[in-house]
Amino acid sequence: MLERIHLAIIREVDRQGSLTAAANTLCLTQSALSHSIKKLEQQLDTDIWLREGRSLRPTQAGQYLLAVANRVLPQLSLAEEQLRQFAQGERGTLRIGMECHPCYQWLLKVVSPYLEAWPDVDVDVKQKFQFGGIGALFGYEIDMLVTPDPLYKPGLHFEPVFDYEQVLVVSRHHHLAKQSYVEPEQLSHETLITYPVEINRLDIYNQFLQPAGIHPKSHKTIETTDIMLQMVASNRGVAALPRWLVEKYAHEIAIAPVQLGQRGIAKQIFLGAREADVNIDYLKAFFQTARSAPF
Amino acid sequence: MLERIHLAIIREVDRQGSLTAAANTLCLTQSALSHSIKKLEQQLDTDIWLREGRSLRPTQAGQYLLAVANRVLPQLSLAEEQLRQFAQGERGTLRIGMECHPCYQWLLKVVSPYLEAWPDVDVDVKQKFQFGGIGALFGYEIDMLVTPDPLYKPGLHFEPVFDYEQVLVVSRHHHLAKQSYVEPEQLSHETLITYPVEINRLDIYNQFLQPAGIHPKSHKTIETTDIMLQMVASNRGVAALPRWLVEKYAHEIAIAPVQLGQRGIAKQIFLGAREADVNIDYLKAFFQTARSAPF
DNA sequence: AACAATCAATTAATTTTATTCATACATAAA
DNA sequence: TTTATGTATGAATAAAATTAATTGATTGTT
Repeated sequence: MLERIHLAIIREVDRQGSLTAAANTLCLTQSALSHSIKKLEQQLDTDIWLREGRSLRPTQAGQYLLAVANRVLPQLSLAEEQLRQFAQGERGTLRIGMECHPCYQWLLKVVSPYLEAWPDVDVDVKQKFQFGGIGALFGYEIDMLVTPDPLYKPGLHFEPVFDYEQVLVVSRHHHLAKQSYVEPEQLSHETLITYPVEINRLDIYNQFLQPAGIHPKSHKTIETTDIMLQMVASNRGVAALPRWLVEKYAHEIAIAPVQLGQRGIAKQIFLGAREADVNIDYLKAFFQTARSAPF
Repeated sequence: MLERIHLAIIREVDRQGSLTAAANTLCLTQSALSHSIKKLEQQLDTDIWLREGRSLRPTQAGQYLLAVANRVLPQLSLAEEQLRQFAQGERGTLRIGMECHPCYQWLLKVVSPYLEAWPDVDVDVKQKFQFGGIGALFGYEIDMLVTPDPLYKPGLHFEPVFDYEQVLVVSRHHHLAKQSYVEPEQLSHETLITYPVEINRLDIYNQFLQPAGIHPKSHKTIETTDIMLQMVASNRGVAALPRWLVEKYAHEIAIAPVQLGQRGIAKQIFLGAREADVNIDYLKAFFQTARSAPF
């Protein structure tokens, strides 16, 4: 039978490079691991490593088991962690994933009243997922997803929690700053500064520039909002961000929001979770807190 | 440590209703299970069942562990099965999921040349998923999904494999049978027969009737294609199906296809898989076989 | 109310399994 | 060569899981 220890050994040998090193981190002897795996190999009737000299190279079966280990072991650790929290009377950890940069600013405002209302629930925020936010939900990496891009599929529950307007941000001294709105053409001589994501995922691109067939003069990417806004303020380029975010910073930094197009660009942020979980009280409460967030 | 046996016991007690019965199916004694779980409870410092008289009712922790068991145990069994197949020189089993009724007819035509080309790969077709096709892909229930409804998300790879036209099917003696196409209004006095799925997922509804604000006189659902066509032939109603499917049956059953609207309804079937898997040779080959299918 | 049947818990004995120790063997580097 | 470092193996040992036998509790039946 394939046991947890086998997966642990396989994962650790992959990480450490040798049985001996793996044995140390697992607090066992090299001999113990060798015996364990040998027995498993006999049961499965297939080798897990090719023994080349004194190094171990995983066979096809070994590679497959490594993938299984990397997938399954975290699920078991998570289960133990959850149970530990149950035992201590805590409610658990709400693991929130985020797929968009402005979501982070919004989330901060929601998390703080939530933590007050639910003192025995911890909140953990993750931003990188191997298989994207949806995959992270399905794979139990996270329990909740904040995204501009919902997915109405069986097994998942999404609801909009926050409407905002995406606007152009320019320096307060920029010639566009006084206009009530900009047309796509007016950006063809501007430098566009965005977060480092696929260009197709940027609203200003696929909802504004792309339909008009316009390209900005150049395109720079910057990780952090603060630096991005500093760049905009010093007239190195223009950016597209939520209006509320721009207004929040406008006191400190010399920037101004400008509506994108005659109608503006309306956006929504959605909160999603596994359908099976939406009745867990502390999760349900997060939806409520999110809906009644102060915006 | 939470071990496989613990999860197996918890799942089996849930299924069988008692420790004694679970012990039998697990080929152990009731005492063994009792000891195992008791030890686990001590380690986790939480009860798994409430002992009420002589019956066991899962606690919150128990319910949580049951969910973990139902999720994790199949992954381990699958891994063992895969390894067994590796060991025997077989390539494995390609587990294909399907989300649409006409896909099945199409799939049959693809599977047969594939099985010939890959004699050491088995194909298994599943049609019901707890969390939908996407969830089944992410949850390793299936390796490949046939769907009219692709999802371009990180972690998944989709490609179109088959274009077809969705047409109205009527009895050969029906007054619409001679028309070159039908307008939505002409269906307002017809009985519409469909597969038993959500009405919003039906193309004839959301792409044809809905936009025109038309409702059919009545709506019946039928599971099987053959019976559905028999019903249509005997003038009990009209249906919407792929043109190629209608033409295939038209020799045996007195039915006729009619184009939906002036432009017709164009449809595509997509094949999807986990990105991590698309380089597995026998999986890649299925994509190729599918693309070059005889349509 | 008494009785049999059913089920889980417990203790002690036993069996099985995992682990270590000591050592052999193989390889790469000095 | 020699040395250092790695894995494999057999026998001994420690640890663990499992069983057998029994108790106590509960449920259903007569």
